[in-house]
Amino acid sequence: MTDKKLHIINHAVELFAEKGFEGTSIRDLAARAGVNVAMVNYYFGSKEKLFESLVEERASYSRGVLDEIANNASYSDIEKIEHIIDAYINKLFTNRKFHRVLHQEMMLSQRETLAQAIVEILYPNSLIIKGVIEAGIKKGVFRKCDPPLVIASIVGTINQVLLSKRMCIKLLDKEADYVPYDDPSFAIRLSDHLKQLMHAHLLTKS
Amino acid sequence: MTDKKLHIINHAVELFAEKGFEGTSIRDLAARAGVNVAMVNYYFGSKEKLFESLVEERASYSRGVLDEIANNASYSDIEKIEHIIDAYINKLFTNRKFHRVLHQEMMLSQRETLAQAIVEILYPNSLIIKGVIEAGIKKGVFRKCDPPLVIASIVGTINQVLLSKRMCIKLLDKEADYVPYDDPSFAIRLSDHLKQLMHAHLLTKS
DNA sequence: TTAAATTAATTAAACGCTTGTTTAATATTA
DNA sequence: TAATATTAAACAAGCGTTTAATTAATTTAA
Repeated sequence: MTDKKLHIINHAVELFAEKGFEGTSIRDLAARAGVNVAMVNYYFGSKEKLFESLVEERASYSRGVLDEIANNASYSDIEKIEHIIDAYINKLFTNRKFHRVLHQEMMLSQRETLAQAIVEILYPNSLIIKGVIEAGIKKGVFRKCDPPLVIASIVGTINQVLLSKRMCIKLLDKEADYVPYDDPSFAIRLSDHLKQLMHAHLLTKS
Repeated sequence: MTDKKLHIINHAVELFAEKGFEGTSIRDLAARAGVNVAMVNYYFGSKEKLFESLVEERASYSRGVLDEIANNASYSDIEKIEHIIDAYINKLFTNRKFHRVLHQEMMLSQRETLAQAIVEILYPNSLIIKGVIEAGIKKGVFRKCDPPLVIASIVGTINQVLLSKRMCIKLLDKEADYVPYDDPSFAIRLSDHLKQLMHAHLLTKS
């Protein structure tokens, strides 16, 4: 991927996150990126292919970290969950604009194949968490719970505060100019909450 | 609100949920609703005002039920939480297309005043839940937790399985033609999960 | 090393099409 | 008869995309 293509993609992520795919015009994007309107089609072929390139280029942001945690034998099962929570929060906060774009697209029923591709990007993360939970249940360390819905709770909680800044601020009772995603203490607060939630829900009383 | 306006709004909700606001053209909508393209502007003035009318008309779907539960003296605090979970699942499942439209709009940074209005629609629900949780903490019935994030977990879990059918199916490991929202047993499963989650998280060990 | 030849990058302008909206004529209802 | 509802057609503006001309960069050859 050339520098120029990356430059366009980086601005595209921002605009798509703000206005959505249909809501962003190529002229908007070209202006924001400081390039001629024709450059998008010159480099990517079409607006839709630009979007696909964007997803492809950024998709790799997810690999590796969760896997390492899940396979680290020195961690107990609950420690794995805790580290996964931290890694996931960190990952989503860092890539929150791209994450927003993925969710917008996943919610819609247009461009079916692309929506399917996005699910395939996000699903492996769920699968890793699922594996850890099921292993814990099997050993009797975790209570008998509903692994897919436990994942929904972890991911859903993060998404709930990540996807709508406005709602997040209102919920936390903060002033309008507060940016929760720039505040490290908020990430810690979220992490603490999720860890306590999972401790209480997963661990068998002993 | 006349029958004709409601007829148009009902079809608009469906299309907006599928394709988003920008992705839906008035010609699409007119065709789906079986009316002339000019009727939308005749009745609503503009596409954007149609959207506002839609939000206004459907916004009332949320009032009342949660309030009644929160104020019902015959319920214990944890019972209130349980009933709120059921009421909320029922409400969101029943109005899931409208709920999807709200979330799409809330994620974007266009039409700021409308996005703000949507937050004001959804926030009262959170406020009611918050009140119940804080009351429970004060009495010592509930553990000291983080009420705003507890709400994020409840609402976020439901949204996670509600807003992307594709992801939900993948997570549950179901076949592609499965429609979780038409399956009463799934609503029960989700309810059970959330109740167990909140039991474990909120209740003090005694 | 320099000049020509070739390829790549960039531009402003235009293309055809779709968009939301309006108009002016017609049909329906009160 | 007067107000309301409905229609097909047209409107200007914006859309994604293409074109053809120009500039910049790179390669080739002497």
